[in-house]
Amino acid sequence: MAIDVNEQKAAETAPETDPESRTIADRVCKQIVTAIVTGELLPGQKISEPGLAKAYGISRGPLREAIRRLEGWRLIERKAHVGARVVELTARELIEIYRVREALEGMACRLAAEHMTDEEIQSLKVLLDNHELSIARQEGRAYFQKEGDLDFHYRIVKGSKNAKLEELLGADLYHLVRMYRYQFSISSSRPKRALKEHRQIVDAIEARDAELAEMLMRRHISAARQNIEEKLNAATKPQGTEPQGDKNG
Amino acid sequence: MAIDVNEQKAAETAPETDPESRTIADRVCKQIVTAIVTGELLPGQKISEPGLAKAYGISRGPLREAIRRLEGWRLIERKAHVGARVVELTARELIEIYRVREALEGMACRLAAEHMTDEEIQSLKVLLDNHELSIARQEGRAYFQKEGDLDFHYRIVKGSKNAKLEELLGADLYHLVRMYRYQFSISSSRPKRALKEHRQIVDAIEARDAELAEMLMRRHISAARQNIEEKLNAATKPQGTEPQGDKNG
DNA sequence: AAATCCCAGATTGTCGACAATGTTGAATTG
DNA sequence: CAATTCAACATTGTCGACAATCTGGGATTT
Repeated sequence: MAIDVNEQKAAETAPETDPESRTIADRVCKQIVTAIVTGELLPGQKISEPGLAKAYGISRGPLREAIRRLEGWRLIERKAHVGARVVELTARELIEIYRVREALEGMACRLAAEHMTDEEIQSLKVLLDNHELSIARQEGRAYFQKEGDLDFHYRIVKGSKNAKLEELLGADLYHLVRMYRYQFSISSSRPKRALKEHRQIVDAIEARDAELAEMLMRRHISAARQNIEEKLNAATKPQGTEPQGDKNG
Repeated sequence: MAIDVNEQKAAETAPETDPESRTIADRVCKQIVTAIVTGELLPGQKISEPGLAKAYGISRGPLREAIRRLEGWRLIERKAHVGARVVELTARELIEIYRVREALEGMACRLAAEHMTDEEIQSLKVLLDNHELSIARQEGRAYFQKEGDLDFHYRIVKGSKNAKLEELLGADLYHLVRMYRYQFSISSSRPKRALKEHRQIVDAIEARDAELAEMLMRRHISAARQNIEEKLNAATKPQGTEPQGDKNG
């Protein structure tokens, strides 16, 4: 949400000076990303060019260009002469993404331990303190936990000082992760444990122990993956262990 | 040039049946990728829409859509109202890409050790035998070594059975790696050693030792990265150790 | 002479219209 | 009545034209 607010704010205060949205195609591209991530456009839903063009009040030309770019980002799939659809995230693909995150963020964490400035590390600690506070106050319901979690991860990615890593995780994966979280409304489910793991990771970075930092991050993401796998298995096969379920449920 | 020939051939034999290139935008998109990878379009070169459109004999509409998709793939950068340019690969970015490859292909190798079929492993061995033959015959000059190397790596990526991994490496990174290799004409420089490392990797996969397979692949790519770093340092700072160079050079 | 300003040319961005293709549903036939 | 055919419709793909913006060179000013 913070993103949307910023965007609208920028649009209000300086409608034409935002360097990123100077063309209709760029603006609509961002709008569609937001619509997909927030569930306004559902996975698998067909994207009607005349419909969306009319909805956004633009012509089909810029809209098609925006779609083509989103196709490059793999947020949209297109078949010739048939149409474009929002990508559908199967459970299998979500697991695959977590494998990729484990690899990429593990590396990012290793590099962050080498390249993060002391100031950035201190700022990370403050962020975790805030997380701890909101957890203690119970105010961190799903939403804040989710965005806060991504915030933590993204700061480490930026701390790696590796632009390519940042591109791949930022543009290609986090959109999908957020889309999935909206879709299935999965929260981190163990905020205290996640926070503890986050603190361990920061400690390793502060100690400049790249090896350990990578290992801890990989374990952290791997645990999240296993957690999701369990939930998915429980959701898709609820008749496995429980014979038939009790009637009074 | 070879690109045009291939394309015309395909157009003659099966004009409309290629499922990937049924629209002009898709076809031109592939053409541009090939042009970039082969150095026909040089890094940093401006892409003139009227010029390219006339060269390909199409209108600007599909061309712009192709450019937008390539923008999503990060092969092209665009500034509003200024134009599109082929991405420029700095030495720093190339090193960054190798860090990403180390992470992603390490994971791919781990998963390949778990999921590759016995047939795929045997096929990989045959591939390495062929590589050994061509190295022994000295016939494997730069081109074959380069493509052969990528072939080996891509097979392992496919063996991971992780589509997301395959997407990221195939679409986003290998194009850049190939472009760079054409640009700087860097060969693997140590084909025998690389082949030996490849064999060790396959052995680990065959033994289904995922841990070892990942470690070996990471070492393999890390060594390639260090090799490139040395070459770049030697190329950009030739006055460091050698004072001024001899005049009779 | 150097710097600034301004305008003409070229390029990019956007739009509406037309052509090509896919889809749907009704009419026809076995 | 079910299956098939075909035609009308809707959607996607492509094109040419116009508007908005940037760039480069020449005239003017200090």
